[in-house]
Amino acid sequence: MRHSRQRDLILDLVRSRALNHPTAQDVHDAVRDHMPGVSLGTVYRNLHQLVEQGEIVAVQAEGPLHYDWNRQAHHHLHCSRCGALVDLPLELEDKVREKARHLGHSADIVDIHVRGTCSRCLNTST
Amino acid sequence: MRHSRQRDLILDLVRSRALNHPTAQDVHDAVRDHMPGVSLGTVYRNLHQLVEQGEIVAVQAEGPLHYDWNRQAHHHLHCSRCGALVDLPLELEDKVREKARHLGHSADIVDIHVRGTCSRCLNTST
DNA sequence: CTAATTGCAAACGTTTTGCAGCGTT
DNA sequence: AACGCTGCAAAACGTTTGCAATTAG
Repeated sequence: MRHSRQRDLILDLVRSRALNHPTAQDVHDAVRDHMPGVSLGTVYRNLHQLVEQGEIVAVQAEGPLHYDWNRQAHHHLHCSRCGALVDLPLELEDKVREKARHLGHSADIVDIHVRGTCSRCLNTST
Repeated sequence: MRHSRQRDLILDLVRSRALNHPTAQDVHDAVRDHMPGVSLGTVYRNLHQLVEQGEIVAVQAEGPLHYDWNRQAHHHLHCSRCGALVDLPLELEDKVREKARHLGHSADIVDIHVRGTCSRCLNTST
């Protein structure tokens, strides 16, 4: 894998605090602020590549994929009120893996997805 | 909600043992064996409706949505070898909900998704 | 009768891909 | 020089939708 200004920028942006679990579209928008010519195709290509290299992680919710700089974070709360994706440090992977093994399966990736309301929304509404 | 031959058939098929976590496409193929004229759009419309009525459940994996007659089953193992979706009775929802509450969130739906190898594949390979 | 449901086909949102040329090594 | 990467545009994919005709209550 060679270097490219585009990919470096994309990785920086996904890793930045500014973007919270961005979609490819979000990344594209942010990228264009710094390098106007970058195409959406390039963003998709590079996000995919960075996931393959293990530099970032793809997170599935309803709708488009989201990307996460945190390679450990596989658990998320998807807020029904504001739509945000919030990291969820659950530490239940071992329990899931163990139960899966008991059922005769072998577990590689454990991914817990919660639909609900995030703390921010719960607080601002009351 | 009125009755229609098409919807009744679709519900029967999703509930049948013959189809295992079928996608809309799978359901369409099966439907056409009994009623050749049914359109894919009708299958999508009815699956969506049946989910809204709580008759069946939609399951997200990579790729297209899958449908499950089992309204409780929110946990699945997605086999990397054969691609099958296998129900996973984990009974960890309460633990997840509790942890989410500790973090200040409120959890509605808990959905655990495991990537791995199913027991069937583990046994047939050895 | 009326309103839900259908088949069809077109459109949608997201993602992938083929290609000729450009950039990095 | 070699080959990976780019922008562009077209296509793939899963899904939804508008419409006029049909069907169930």
